[in-house]
Order: sequence, then C-alpha cells, then structure tokens
Amino acid sequence: MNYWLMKSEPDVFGIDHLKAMPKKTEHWDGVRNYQARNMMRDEMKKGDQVFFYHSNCKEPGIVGIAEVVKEGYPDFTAWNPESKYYDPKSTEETPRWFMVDIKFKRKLKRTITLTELKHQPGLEEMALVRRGNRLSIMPVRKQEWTLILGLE
DNA sequence: GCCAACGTTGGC
DNA sequence: GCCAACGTTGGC
Repeated sequence: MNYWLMKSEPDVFGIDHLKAMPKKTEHWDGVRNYQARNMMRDEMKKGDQVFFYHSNCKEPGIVGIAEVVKEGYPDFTAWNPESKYYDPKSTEETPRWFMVDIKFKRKLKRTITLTELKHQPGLEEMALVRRGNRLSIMPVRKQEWTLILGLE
C-alpha cells in the first residue's frame, strides 16, 4: 500500500466538502500538471491512503485522511467546453488528463500545520516542506506517514 | 495583496 | 531546441 498527500483549497473543496458528498466520495478533477497526472494515472492504487491537505488558507496543513477508491481514469472535465478545466487537446480517444476517486475516512483531531511539519525532524525529505514546491499531489513515505500520524 | 518559484508557451 | 515572457501556485 502507498501513501499520498493531496492539496486542496478549503474554500473551493475542503475536507468537509468531501465528507458531505454522496458516499463521501469525489473524483479529483482539474489537475493539469503532468507529474501529478502521472501519479494518478499510474501509481495510485485502490486502498492507498491519502493525507488531505488544505492549501492557500489561513492555516495550511493536514486536516484529514482519505482513501483511493477508484484508480486512474480520464478526467472528463477536460472534454467539456463549459468547464474551466476544458482542454481541447484532450479527447475521449486520447485523454490527456486523469483522475482518481477518493473517499473520506476521517478528520484529524487537529490540523497538523505546515509550520509544524517544516520543523519536524524526519520530514526534511518531504516535497511538501521543500522550498518552492507546487505539486498538488505527492507521495508520502511510510515512515513519514507514521511519524505525522503520531503528531496528532 | 505581494511576490518567489516554477511550469508552460511560443517565437526564433 | 533555447530561452524569455507569461501564468499559476501558494505561503506569508
């Protein structure tokens, strides 16, 4: 089993939005970055665990846990001219963008803030705390996952 | 709201 | 294929 971290802006789609979805599940559409796409298309597997991270907000940090329930499939919002994620270069025959479905598992008892993660020994290698990192999806090592959960 | 970092685009 | 310009991300 693998571990991941996915960023989302709480004003747009936060952990509570996910929890409120039917079946507490939502497809992760709108990712238009190749590295992140490759992870969703090729590497994220059913049952993988996901840290749900709130970005671009007052208190950026990890707020909950979700699980991959559907593996990579084409992001259909790219085919919809009405969508803000529309990309004419992506077609049904040769889809360019992919997504997975994730399901809400639980909220953390508290937000584990970015500041805290930055100062936590053992997490230096995490992409999240490295300067200038803008990836919206990133792998988390098992030992990092365990360490972070221990901070809760 | 500012701005650094970084990815993408497009002219050449 | 280089690289400047531009757009976006996201912390602060």
